[in-house]
Amino acid sequence: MVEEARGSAGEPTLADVARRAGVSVATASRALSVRGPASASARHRVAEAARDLGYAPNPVARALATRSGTRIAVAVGGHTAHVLNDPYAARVTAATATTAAAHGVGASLHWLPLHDPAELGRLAENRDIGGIIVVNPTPAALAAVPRRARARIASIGIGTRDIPSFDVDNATGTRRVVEHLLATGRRRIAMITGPSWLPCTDRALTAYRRALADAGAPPRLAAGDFTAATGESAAAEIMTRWPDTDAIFALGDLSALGALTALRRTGVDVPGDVAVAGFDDIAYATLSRPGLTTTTNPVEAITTGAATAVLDRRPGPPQTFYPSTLVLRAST
Amino acid sequence: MVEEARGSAGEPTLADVARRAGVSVATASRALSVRGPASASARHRVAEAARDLGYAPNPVARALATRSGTRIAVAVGGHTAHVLNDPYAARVTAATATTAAAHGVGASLHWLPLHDPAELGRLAENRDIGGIIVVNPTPAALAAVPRRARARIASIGIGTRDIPSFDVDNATGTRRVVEHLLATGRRRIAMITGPSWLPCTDRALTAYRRALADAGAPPRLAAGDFTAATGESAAAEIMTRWPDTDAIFALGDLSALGALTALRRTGVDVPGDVAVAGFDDIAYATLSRPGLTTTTNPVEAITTGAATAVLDRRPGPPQTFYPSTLVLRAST
DNA sequence: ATGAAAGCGCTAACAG
DNA sequence: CTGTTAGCGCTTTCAT
Repeated sequence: MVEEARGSAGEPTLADVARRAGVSVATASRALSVRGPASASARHRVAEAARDLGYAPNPVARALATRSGTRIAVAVGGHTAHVLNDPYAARVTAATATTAAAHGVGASLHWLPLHDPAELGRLAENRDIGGIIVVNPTPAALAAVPRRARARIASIGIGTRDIPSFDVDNATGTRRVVEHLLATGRRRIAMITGPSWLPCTDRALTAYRRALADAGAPPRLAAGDFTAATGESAAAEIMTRWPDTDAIFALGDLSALGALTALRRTGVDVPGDVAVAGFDDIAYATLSRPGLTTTTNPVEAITTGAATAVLDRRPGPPQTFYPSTLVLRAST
Repeated sequence: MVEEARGSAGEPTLADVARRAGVSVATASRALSVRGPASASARHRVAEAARDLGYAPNPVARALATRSGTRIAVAVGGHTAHVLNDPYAARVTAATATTAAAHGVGASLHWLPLHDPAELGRLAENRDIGGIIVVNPTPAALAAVPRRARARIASIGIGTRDIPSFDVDNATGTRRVVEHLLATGRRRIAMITGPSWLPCTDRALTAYRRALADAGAPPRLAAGDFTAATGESAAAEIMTRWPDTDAIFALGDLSALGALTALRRTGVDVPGDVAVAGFDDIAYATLSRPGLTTTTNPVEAITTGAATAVLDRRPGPPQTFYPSTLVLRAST
């Protein structure tokens, strides 16, 4: 049974804890925050009093006193504000909001216009923002962040020396997909890329080029932007330009599904004539006909890592890559 | 060019504005918040000073002073914590986080265990939570919220007298789908329902029953839970139990897509033998073969409405229904 | 190691 | 209508 410490209603405050422990609020504060100096006995009594009272620190008061901000901003790069409705951005936001909840803070979602790199810097200056998770940033946007604000940012995408990056290991993921295609006898393997402005897709592109070079096959590239629509047109373009193509790898499942649509329309059999593989393993990859071979993108784990790093302010490695797992289905 | 008001760095505070306008901070506060009493001239000078200084109120300080909380919690009902990774919950969270950003606050995401209805009440008591958007609540959960906390809650799903509800008009949506099926000659129309514990699906169920009764046709029901897997098994069950079924309407596109899979596997032609329709108009509805006839669910608009109501504390109607639009594709 | 006191920036009584 | 005075709950110098 939780005892009431104050005459009136309301949650117990640090003052209640201090009173019950027989110390000052200052000591109670220091004892509770592991950092400050405090005697073992004080620590013990304060901890006990806090437990008895069911005390939970007020994040708002703490944020005001430390100017640490009370929310973590998710900033998503893109050409239009439409990125705010993007399923990928939604997954990142939900995972951030879950991690944030455990820290007593919230998450807010912002569009980072590609044409205005300074916007990220402005967000970083905001007093009530405690940290930022930037999704799909450009080098220009990262460069616009003032030095002193960089400690509070983590990137899902490319990073810098002082802005840590958390991302799927799309190089290895891509390599495994291409190797799987090669192992199943494909040799004329085309790739539908991601948006050209998105630097973190370069790693996948390089991996594709290298894997093909190792096998002595020339690259066949068509530009995509992760959407089904461009996947469709890119696949059509590929089959026109290189009619003997026997496999298409799309960076992004939606584009791969678009490619599937284009191939079906022109009477190309999948996987008989052409194998198709994607990237991300979205829910629909298992529902399409044929089921889509793809490689996973652990977005929730990546986001949790980035959010935790920002919230705990703990310095970590400049780059953290999360493994991507190949998922074989009927399309290859 | 923005002038610096303080000697040191840092954003301008209300004190800076007051000083520049030649009034006290109290007056400045009242002038800025439209509510309090203030003379027109004071209002004007304060507004001007604020503009000159580029002043933006500090939401954290305001939240501390008014105990209004600094984040809005999205609480999603479900059997397991897995709901935190649900695409629907993610959309709601992202839309909430977008609306919250405009108010200088954040959003946090929480699981509301079905077996512990009191959890919603606990969330509502939380000091640093300014408002709650509860998704898919049960009557028991809503009943567990203390009276005084109800003004800060909006529901996406069922509501109560004092907890406003924002939801898609699934009754009209369902009726339109069934009427469309009837109009295209279907008479033996089955329905795959949502989870039985989810009360807001009752409206759709009733609409289905009524539309069928009006046409003199008996209902054919199979239980689903919005997933593709149960859609698949429910469709199989339907075709076994009522082999002459000529249409299946699933409450939820994923279930409809699952039904599509089940029918294809057993050699049933869609839409030749059986028409299939869903609900929600998710992205995959346009990607499947055949494309899925469905009716829209404007989740972002609904969420924005709910979030705005909570953040502005403005009393509104107990129920707000958002229209659902029929989208015809090849599956019917 | 500890306590007293001064804020963090804003709002809300309470007089005038 | 306006200024003065207290807080909101916590952190953080600065003495002791």
